[in-house]
Amino acid sequence: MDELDTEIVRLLQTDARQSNRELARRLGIAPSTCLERVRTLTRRGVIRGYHADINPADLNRGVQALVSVQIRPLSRTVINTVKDDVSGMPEVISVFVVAGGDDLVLHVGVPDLDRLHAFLLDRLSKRKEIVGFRTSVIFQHVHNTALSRLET
Amino acid sequence: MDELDTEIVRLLQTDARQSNRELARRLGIAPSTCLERVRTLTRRGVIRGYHADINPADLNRGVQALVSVQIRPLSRTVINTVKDDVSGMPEVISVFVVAGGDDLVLHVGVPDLDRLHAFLLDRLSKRKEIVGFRTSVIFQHVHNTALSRLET
DNA sequence: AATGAAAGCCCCGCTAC
DNA sequence: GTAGCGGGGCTTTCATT
Repeated sequence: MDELDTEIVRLLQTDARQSNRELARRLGIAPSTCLERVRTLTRRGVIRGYHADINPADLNRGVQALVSVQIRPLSRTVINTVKDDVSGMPEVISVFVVAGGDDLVLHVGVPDLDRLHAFLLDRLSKRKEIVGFRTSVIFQHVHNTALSRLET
Repeated sequence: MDELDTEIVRLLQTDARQSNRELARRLGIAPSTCLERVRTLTRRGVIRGYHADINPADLNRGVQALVSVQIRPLSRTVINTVKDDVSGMPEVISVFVVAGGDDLVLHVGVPDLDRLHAFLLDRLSKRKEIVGFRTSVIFQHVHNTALSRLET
């Protein structure tokens, strides 16, 4: 990861669909060099994939929330089971396994508040390992789509 | 947003860099039709962009946390000011504006725990409007990168 | 590790249906 | 929405440095 690699990933974070030629032009290097760099970054696992950013409203996820979940008993297997279970639910956008007062934090997206209520009561409450949760409805979500590499 | 559009956005969420030809082949439609669909989806704001997914460790963000923040006074302008301020900090990956016991939830990523501590004390605590926060260190983060469209 | 040339493929506007 | 065509641009490989 030299400075050229850092710049490549920054540009690809901003626009993943720009052509290799365009990318090379912006970096001031030959397209073949650029292509080789990108392939190496992909092979090393630095670049994990390329994803379209879709407006949540158009996926019927106009209502989103963060749900902090408490789990008991607190064992590795129980946490993993619950995590795998909830991460497979269609309403769940992402799952954080955390330390602190909570054990999991779920980012969920649904069409309306009724569906949020139904998700909490019919899906989460059904699991005996989930002994409590707290829901924070999301008004806004701003995402940094061009993360810089921090100095160590 | 008919079923073809839904399938297009699903495929582009999974791999944003596949060619229009490849996309059309998978959908069983003509490339020209596919290109026109993608352009319309982009123009309508359904497709908001394309982003490379970079391994956080390679951006020196091996330590991540969710920070729940309380703000006072609770006015629109104060919340917006704090939100804009923190979303510009390099450590901040995303910011949720929420309802409930908390006012903001920050997803932050830093190289190590010392830097997390420094972020909390030197950056957050300096703001008088931030009257309290609670930090949950993240052990794992699983993301759903192919969100389906929910039925209404 | 980087380059430039060359072959092949893809994009995309155009046309007609 | 589909199909075919063609110019121009892009991708990718490879010999060379």
